[in-house]
Amino acid sequence: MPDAKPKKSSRIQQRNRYRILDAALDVFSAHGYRGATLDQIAEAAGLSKPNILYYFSGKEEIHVTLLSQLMETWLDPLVDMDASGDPVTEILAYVQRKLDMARELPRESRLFANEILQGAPRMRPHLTADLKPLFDEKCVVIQEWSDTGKIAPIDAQHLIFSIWATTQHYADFAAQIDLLIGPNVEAADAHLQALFSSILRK
Amino acid sequence: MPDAKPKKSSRIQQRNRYRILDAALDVFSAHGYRGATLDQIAEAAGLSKPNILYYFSGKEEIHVTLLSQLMETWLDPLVDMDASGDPVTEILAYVQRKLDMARELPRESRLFANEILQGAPRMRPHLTADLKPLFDEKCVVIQEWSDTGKIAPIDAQHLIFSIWATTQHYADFAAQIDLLIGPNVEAADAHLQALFSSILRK
DNA sequence: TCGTGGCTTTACCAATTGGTCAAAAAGTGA
DNA sequence: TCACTTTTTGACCAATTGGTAAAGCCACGA
Repeated sequence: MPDAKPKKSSRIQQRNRYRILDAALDVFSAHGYRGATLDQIAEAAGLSKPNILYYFSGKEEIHVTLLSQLMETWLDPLVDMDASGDPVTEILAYVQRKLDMARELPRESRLFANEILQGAPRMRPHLTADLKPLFDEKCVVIQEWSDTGKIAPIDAQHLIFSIWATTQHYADFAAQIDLLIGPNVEAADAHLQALFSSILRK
Repeated sequence: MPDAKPKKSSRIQQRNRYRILDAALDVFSAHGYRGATLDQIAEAAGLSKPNILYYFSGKEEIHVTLLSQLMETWLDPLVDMDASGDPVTEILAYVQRKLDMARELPRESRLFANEILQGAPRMRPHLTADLKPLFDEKCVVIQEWSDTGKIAPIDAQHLIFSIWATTQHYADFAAQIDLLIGPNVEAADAHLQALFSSILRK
């Protein structure tokens, strides 16, 4: 039995890897990949730089690890959209889940935005493997709802883009929004529900 | 007459400054501020690095110059929204102008997105001085349209955010969109017109 | 108590990067 | 053509940055 040693990583390993990834999420999401330095991550994590390189082989591995983890959580709300549920309810619930996620995980949203902005150099494989199939699948579902008259006629692909754009905007452009209307963004919920509700109803 | 010497910059100065800014727009919008290097900009501009520093005092000045120039063009479509025009027409025309701009100036859109994503460290003064007053002014206009029943009841601030988010999304997330549906995004026009049309009509 | 293996640190390195400087080259007007 | 200014360049520098090496530390089982 080669590769024997299923020995789980020790408690200290788990703790430190978690600390590093949490610190790295702060730094990467705030400054982008190139803008982040191992020293910043090390300081934020409360560890020395060589110590960080004991747990990860390099800066890139930390980044890739974060992106992989992110992809799972990121797709959850879309996965949950149920083809057998009530169309309008399902779509509006999806909008709400995405908005909640942007609010609860703004760092993840910005990490993702940074990566895509730069052309997704490190994430393209994940996108092709995970996001694309799911996107296509849900587009079919929505298009079917549209074709069978259960919602108003609509372009499913661009509808999803609009949902992504409007919800993630509150995390990615928070600096601008905060400057323009301050931190009180509760009205966003009602607004987005109204926006997408209005185009879905026949 | 102090500061005498209004001597316009020579033709060669204008040409080289333009080349540098154009190259820098490529590089900054693709890699972000920290990710861009003077060497990359120099090569893209076809000039040597010291030569670039003959025209600009440093990396930051190039970036700031780009952001200043950007701000003007960026606000134009919103400036053009006419308080005395037909409300629905005006708003839908604004959506279209923003979408056209995202398509024609994707580099500028990404430069802006990068800057805001990082918390607008170099742009906050411009935003406060130029964007905020214009935003507030147009919000009043839209809110008035809403209050007087010329369009459906709506939150003007979040409506503008949704317009920004959906239109700029096609430039900023182009890598993702291209991967999901390819480069054919003509359907975006009709979709966005329908989306915002539906929420504006009573 | 000792040794062993996992964890941490100190000291260091090579490459990259923003930027300088003085001298060469190229214009330019008289 | 010549003096003078503007533009360009090659050589160089200090700071930063990702990463390495090796020695030290520490917990724990025998």
